Amino acid sequence: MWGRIGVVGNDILDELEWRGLIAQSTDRDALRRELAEGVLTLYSGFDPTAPSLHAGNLVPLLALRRFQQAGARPIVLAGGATGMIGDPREVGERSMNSAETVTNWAERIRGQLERFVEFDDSPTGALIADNLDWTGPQTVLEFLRDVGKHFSINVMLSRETVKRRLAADGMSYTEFSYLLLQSQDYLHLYRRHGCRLQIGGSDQWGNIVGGVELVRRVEGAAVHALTTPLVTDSEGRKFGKSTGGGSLWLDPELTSPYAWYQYFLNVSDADVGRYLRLFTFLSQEEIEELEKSVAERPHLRAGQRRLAEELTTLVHGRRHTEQVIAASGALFGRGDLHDLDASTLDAALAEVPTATVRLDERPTVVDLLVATGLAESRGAARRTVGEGGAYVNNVKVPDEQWIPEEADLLPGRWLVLRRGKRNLAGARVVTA
RNA sequence: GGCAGGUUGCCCGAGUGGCCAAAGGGAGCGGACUGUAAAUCCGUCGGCUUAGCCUACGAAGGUUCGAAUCCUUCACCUGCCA
Repeated sequence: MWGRIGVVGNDILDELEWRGLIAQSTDRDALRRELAEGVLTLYSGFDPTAPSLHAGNLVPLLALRRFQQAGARPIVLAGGATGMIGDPREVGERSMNSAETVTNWAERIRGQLERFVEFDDSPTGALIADNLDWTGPQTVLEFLRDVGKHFSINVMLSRETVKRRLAADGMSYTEFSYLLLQSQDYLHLYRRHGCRLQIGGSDQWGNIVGGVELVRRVEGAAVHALTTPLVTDSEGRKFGKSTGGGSLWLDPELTSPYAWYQYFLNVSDADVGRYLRLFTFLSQEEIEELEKSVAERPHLRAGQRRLAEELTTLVHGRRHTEQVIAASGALFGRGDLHDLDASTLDAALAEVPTATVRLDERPTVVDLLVATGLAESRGAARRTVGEGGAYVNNVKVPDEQWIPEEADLLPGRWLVLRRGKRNLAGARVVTA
């Protein structure tokens, strides 16, 4: 994948364009010229608002990588400071997280950020930073005099988000100040590293332009802004929100590689082409080929398979991907699971949630669903059984009193639990 | 500081003393159809040891046989006035 580093800097904007990765940008021609002139330094920031990045964060993050491959130098920024404040949302004040929480999350996110760009000694070697490093030591007076003075309240009040919030439930001074913090990051990175481009999700446009303005006022330099579109599915829903209500996290503890793979395998036909462009490094020809396949032979779902495979490899690595694909194949077919051997089952079930149960405690299907986490509560488990959505070893179990027997155990003393079409778990049966 | 309005389940939003675990919508979940797709239709959607019990309508008290609904205090939000 790293073989195409030779791409001429000039082409990167066209590349991003056809992939649908450019939502907005400042003077495109000027940016193009600067990219051609030499190694451009750019950055994107990621706030620790959760213990892990999610799939949506991947778009700007991978864009950094695309820039790097095209001969630019990326800076990945963890928002240890901005994460303490919270970017104003469309509606409702954020509840602040404790400093310890933010620090902990920033640490974890930093580890994830490091995996998507290359750190080396070359001119395009990536840098990693945390804005707490320069914001933390700053005094209030310094901040107000050096940064605040350059911002006009009039302009800030006219921002869409601010207007909306003021019209609805109001906004705290804390959140109102967020723009200044992020803007100062850009100024800092410009001064320290000569950073001339900031990218981010399109919801960040206002914040990014704030930084552009600040650099212009203070340093008299014209730096750039470019945003990637917020990914939504064909229904306009926010992307990555359909894994049992939760987000699609990069952290395998929060979203298992299996669940991650399954999510992308299930992307609708209407979205798969767009996602391939946004999330993979496949060439235009390869993607068009896959789109053609989806259009002509949709039941093969070649696009979805490739998308899921690419993304799982990118985030979880080759090995996990192979295991996840094998697990999907072994468990998903409606074939008789008794035919699988113990090692295949062991490997496959390693990819899904598991629990250990004892046969002598006579657990019912309901107990098994709860124990494996397939159901959130006994009530939910009963409902699932009642709705005909509970399966043991690929056989529907319509009775909530059902209890497994010795003969039901698969090789390796496993029971394969399933809720609905695609939520799988393993129960390992032990004897006392 | 004063006055007025507001705070309901994951989200939006009805509900002004019993018929309220709380209308309706959305999201989610399950089923049918199909291709582990979309659309559509059906069902479901606080918890439990489920003919019952527990928790819940910003928080804490109170009135009442009985409160999301009335009263008091507190917190927060919005608007107007100072």
